[in-house]
Parts: sequence; structure tokens; C-alpha cells
Amino acid sequence: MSQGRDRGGRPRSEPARAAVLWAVDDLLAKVGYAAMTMKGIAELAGVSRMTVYRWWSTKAEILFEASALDAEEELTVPPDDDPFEDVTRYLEALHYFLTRSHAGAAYRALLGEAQHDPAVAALLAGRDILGDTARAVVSRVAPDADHDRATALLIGPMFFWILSGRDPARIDPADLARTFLAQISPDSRVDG
Amino acid sequence: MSQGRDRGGRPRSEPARAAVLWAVDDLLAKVGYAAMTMKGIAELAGVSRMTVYRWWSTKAEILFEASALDAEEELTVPPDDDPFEDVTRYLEALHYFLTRSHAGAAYRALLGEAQHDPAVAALLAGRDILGDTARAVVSRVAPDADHDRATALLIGPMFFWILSGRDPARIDPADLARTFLAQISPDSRVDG
Amino acid sequence: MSQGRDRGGRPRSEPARAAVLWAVDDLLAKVGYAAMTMKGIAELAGVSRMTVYRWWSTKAEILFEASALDAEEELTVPPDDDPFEDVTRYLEALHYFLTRSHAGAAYRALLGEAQHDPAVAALLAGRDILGDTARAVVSRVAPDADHDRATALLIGPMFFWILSGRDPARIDPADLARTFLAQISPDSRVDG
Amino acid sequence: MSQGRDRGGRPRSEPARAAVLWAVDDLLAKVGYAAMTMKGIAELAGVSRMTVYRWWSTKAEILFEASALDAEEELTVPPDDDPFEDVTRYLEALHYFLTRSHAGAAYRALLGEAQHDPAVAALLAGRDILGDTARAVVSRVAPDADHDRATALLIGPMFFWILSGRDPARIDPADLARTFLAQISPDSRVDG
DNA sequence: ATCTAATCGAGACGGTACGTCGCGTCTTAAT
DNA sequence: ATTAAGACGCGACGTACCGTCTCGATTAGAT
Repeated sequence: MSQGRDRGGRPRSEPARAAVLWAVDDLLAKVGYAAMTMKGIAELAGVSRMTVYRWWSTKAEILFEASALDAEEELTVPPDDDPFEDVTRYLEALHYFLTRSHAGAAYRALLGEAQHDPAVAALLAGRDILGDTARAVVSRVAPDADHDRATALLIGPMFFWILSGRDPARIDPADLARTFLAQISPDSRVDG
Repeated sequence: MSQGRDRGGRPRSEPARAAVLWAVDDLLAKVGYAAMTMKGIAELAGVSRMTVYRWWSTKAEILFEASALDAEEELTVPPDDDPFEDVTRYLEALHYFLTRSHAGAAYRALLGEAQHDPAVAALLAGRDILGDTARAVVSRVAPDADHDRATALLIGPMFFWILSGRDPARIDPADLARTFLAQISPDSRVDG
Repeated sequence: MSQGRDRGGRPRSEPARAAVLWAVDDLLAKVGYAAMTMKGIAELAGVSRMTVYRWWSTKAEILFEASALDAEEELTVPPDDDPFEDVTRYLEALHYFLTRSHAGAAYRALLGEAQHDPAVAALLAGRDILGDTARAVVSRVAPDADHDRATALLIGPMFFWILSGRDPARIDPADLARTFLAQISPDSRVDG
Repeated sequence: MSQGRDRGGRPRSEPARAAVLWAVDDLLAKVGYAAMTMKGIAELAGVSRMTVYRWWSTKAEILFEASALDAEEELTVPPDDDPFEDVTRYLEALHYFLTRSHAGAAYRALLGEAQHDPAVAALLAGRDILGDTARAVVSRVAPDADHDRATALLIGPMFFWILSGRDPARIDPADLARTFLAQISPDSRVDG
């Protein structure tokens, strides 16, 4: 598939690509998203500015490519026979992702940018990291539920809490998991 | 309040202040938050750039001052004896606010910026519009509940749904209201 | 005339203007016209790049402003009762101008650029330094002659010799002056 | 000459060479010397950029190679028994060359560049097109004169007139020829 | 018929200047 | 003291051309 015709021409430099992705990650942590510039990325990566522009249009695109894989991995929890444990593990992962993770910081920055940049919004819409990972959990613990609605109920409270700048310590994954399960499948109470 | 020590000198121009607030609102709708600049605001307001900088530091500050009052008003719903109606009205107002309202667009832009700009985050933390209005509803329908937790459950799902770029039409305030009330007071089910 | 309305606004910085003109002159001597850049001029002048662009469009414009006055001065010779002396002094000044003068180097660079840049050609056409100074001499030694034709005969040979890269030492102002006068006014021979 | 040591290897592509020379000529007429770039030449010639650089260092070199032959041909006039006719024909050819000829446009551009690029100056010095052709005329009409001085007197006035951007229509080859002959051999006046 | 070696196309790469834009500060004169 | 006007230093923007560098594919003459 990606082995498209490369008839002629110098091949893309993999070191350059890797250096840019690393640089963008490093800069996010060091100076923050706002102070991150295409120029700064190129310089830190030791790469020509033109080379950056050749492959990516905006810093958002680079950051997305640099963090999407990590994000998906961090939010993918192993199945657990106990639904409560399963959901709790996921919400703990989400809590870590949104508050302490490197990839999560990238995601928050991008989601922020998406609120006033349609191009970034489209970028995020193309790969629904939170939705996909949440849906995986929902399929396991409540296969018959409306997946979209369940996703909103699962992610929403913590997402709001953290994105609106509230103290992350004051929200409890286990409590949210219990509440979620009680709602999504009222018959099989966990708090029995 | 602001009648402090202004002995002598030309007083602040109220028309200029109003023109700036109006201009920032107009620009948000016309060109979006990202393309909005201090220069553009000053020019549209017919005011010197210096004058803008004298009273506000950033476009975020101006936008916040221009929209906070409207936002609070739009999210304040009249009490209703029926808790379900009360909550539903609030969620409908929130839905309108986050998707169609002028002030809501400003809020989303600011919240987006807050993800990667501590100054904006501090600005929003100073006046918790969503939290305050939600707490008012919670106090009425579930005075004994944990207000913070209840707020997260009330606002979270819709907040996530819309901020993450999902189709606003596919989320139902009434359904969320019912779910919320069930979660907040499991004994008095509304779905009977 | 140039005291146009400057109602309001910070006045143009004269130090900045002078620094740019000085820098362009310095750079011409040090690195040559080709290697001279707007960026380099601004940096050497200790002035913002924007400030340079605000007042001049091209390096040619700056160079012209920086050298036109000097050029005119260098090519203006005091009248002499003896026509031969008068013309010889002018041709000596022209020789110096085209081969050793600072302002002359600027002129040559601009005239070179004018061969393939209409904007520079127009710039030079606006102030005919060589033509004007030559005409002054012609008016004195041959007031009845066709001034344009006489100018071409006076300046042409030396102009060609030097501009085409020939050895400046092998051309003699006095000889050219004698030939010129013999042609322009055959009645009053100088070689008599 | 170029049949040096080419044991083995693919021979130089003559079509590529011709295409480049043609392209450079075409570009000079279409976009002018300044806007002409190595990249543009290669693309118009349908040739790789590398191929251009392999055989020429600068656009000046290509242009010179592309136009020198034509230039010499255009400036070579057939001998005429009448010196006045001979010189007039040459000056007419020079007038056409400097104002309307393709090759002349190339020469002017190169001479312009030579004023601030030593490499181009050296290039032109290597083949003195104007000097050589003028000397041929001088040898015929005034074999005993100082050839260099005569060349300057012959070419100078028209050269200056046109290169300094004056109206080409206002200079008369026949008049200049008459003047030149009078200067070069004062004893045998043409105006009798 | 193979080998050898310089060519050619394509195009990525590190540089560097371009001219523009917004920033936040400043210096005027006018109110 | 505040205002409008606008110049200023700063620094990033995205583009263009520079000249160099891989690549794989040609293309002859020499073996």
C-alpha cells in the first residue's frame, strides 16, 4: 500500500522525520504548545525549515503524528473479567492520560486548538482516539448499549473535570466507574 | 468603584471601551478566534492600538469581558418544580450555549486556549461560569449530593460530546437529564 | 513642500535613516552589490528589517539615495576660462568617478542593474546625473551645440571604455577633451 | 578538443545541451534576466537541474554561450569601399544590436551583471565581442589609427546613449559615423 | 554479451533571503 | 491623563532559489 511508486528521486530521510517528531514532543514539554513554532521545531530537529514544511503543514499535524500512536497505546487497557475492574482501569488510564501523560498533553493542546481551527478539528476527527478506546471497553462491559451514548457517559465527567481546569485529585475513577456501570446496566448492580 | 484617585487628566473613554468589546465579539463571529488580532480589534473598533493595550493585555481578556455576562445569563434557567424539567431546561440551555450561542463560541475558544496558555486558564478559573450555573441547578434538584461530583455528571457527557467535535444533533438533553437524575439519586428513579 | 501634514504619530527616526544609508554604502564597498541584501543592510544598520522596507522598496533605491548627492558633487567641476581645461577637468572627474569613487561604484552597480530591471532604469532616468553634469560643461564650452549629441560625444568614449571592463589607465582625459572640442567646435581649434 | 579521455560512460546528451541554450534565450525574452533562474531554465528545457549544473556554473555562462555566436554575426558587416558607408553600416548594426536584437539583450544583461560580478566580468573579457567587431571596421577605414582609441570613439557615444536609457530613436548612426571619421582622420574631412 | 562508467531524470536536503504580519513599546501632538 | 497616529525592534510566517546529495535508470564503448 505505502510502497507507492517512488520512481526516481532521493528517498525521504527517515532520520529527518524521526528528528522532527522527537523535537515536537520535546518542545511541547519544554516550552508549551503556544510557544512552539515551525522554526523552533526545525532548528531543534537540526533540519531545514523547508523539510518540515514539505511533509507537514502545521505544528498540529506534526504533534498529532508524534503522539497518536502513544495515545492509543496508553488508553488501551487489557480486558478484565470483572466489569468494574475493567472500567476502573480504563478511567485510571484516562486520568493519567489527561493529567500526566506526554501524549495526553499533546492531545489536550490539539483539542484546544480544534476549538478555533477547523483544520485541527478535521485532523482529530480523522482518528477518534478517546472514542475508539472507550468503545472497546463499552463493547466488553455493555455490548448491548448505545455505544455513542455510553462513551459520552463514560468519558464525559472526567473529561469535563480536567479540561475545565479543576483539581484532578478530586475526581475518583472508581467512583465514576461504579456510577457508569449502574447507569449503563441497571440490572447487574455492582454496588450490590 | 473605579472612582478612585483620578484627580485631573482626561478620563477613560467609555465609547472606546464599548467599541472594543463590540469589535471583539464581531470579529470572533466573522474571522474566528485564531485570526483575531489586537491590531484587527483596534481597527474595527476605530480605536488606537495603544488604547486597547492600556486596558487589556490579551485578546482573551477582552473576549472574556465581552462574553462572561451573556454566558451566565444564557445558562441561568428559571427554577421548575419538576426536577426533570429543571435539569432538562438547563441541559437544553447548555446545548444551545455550546453549539449556537455567540457567548458560547467565545467560551469554547477561551477554554481551548486555556489548554495551552496558563494565563487564559487562570482567567477562566476566576469565574467558573459552567460550574456556577450547574451548581445552582444541582442545589435545587439534589441539595444533599456532592455538588462537584454532580456537576461533572451533569455537564460532562454533553461537554465531551460537543468539545470533541461530535455531531450535536445526536445528543439528547432530556435523555441526559433522566440519566443524571438516576445517577444522582438512585432511590427515586424517574423512569419508574 | 516636504513639511507635509504630520498630524499625530511618531516621527520618522532620522538616526535610523542615516544608519541605513551609511550601511548600504559600507556594504557596497565590503561585499559588493550582488552580495548586498536587505537583511544585511538592516542588520548592519542596527535597524529592524521592517523599518528598511517601510521607506525603501529595494536595495537599488537605498543605494541611489545614498550616493546621488555625492555623485553630483563629484562630477561638478568649477568653470574654467579655458575650454580645454574645463573639459579636461570634467573628464578627469568622470574618470575618477567611474573607477575609484565610492559614489561611482554605486552608479555603475545601479546602471548595471538597470539593464535588466525596469524599476532601476526608471530610478536612474529620474535623475540624470551624468547627463546633467555633462550638459553644464557643454553649455559653457559650446553653448550653441546640440546638447544631447555633445553629451554623448563627451561622455561616451570613456563610459564605454570603463564599463566594458577595459584598463582605465589606457584612456587619457586630455586626449579625449581635445578630440571632443575639435569635433564640437571645429572653428576654434585647441590644438592650433 | 573535448575528445579527451572519455573511455566508457554515457556521452553528454546533445539534445539536453541544445534545449538549455534555447531555454535560456527564451526565458530572457519572456521574463527578463533578473527573473531567470537555474531552476526555471532546467524546467523549461525539460532537463534535470543537476544536468544544468554539471555543465554550467551560472546563468550568465549559459546565456553567454547561447548568444555570443549570434552577437558576433550580427555585428560583422561586409566591407564597403566607401569608409562612411562602412562605418555607418556598422553603427546601424550596433544600434540594432543594442536595442532590438535578441543577442544584444543578452549582451546588455551580461554587461550589466559584470558591473557587480567579477566572474561575469571575466567571462566577457574572454571574448570581446564589441571590441573585436569594431576593430575590424577600424582596420579598414583607418588602419594607421590607434585601434583602442578609435574603438572607444566609434562605439562610445551610442553605447552610452543606449545603456544609460536614453531614447534610441534620437541618435543617428550616419551622423555619428561622420563625426567618427572626422575625429579619426582630421586631415581628410568628410564634410569637406 | 557482458562489463564499466559517466550520464540523465527526479526529487529530498540544508541554507539563506525574501517580503509580510502581528506583537508590544515608543514618541509625537491634540484633546 | 488619555487619545489617535504611526514608527520602531523583534521574530515567525510560508515561499523561492541556491547548490549538493542520493537514488534508479540509461546508454555507449571496451572487454
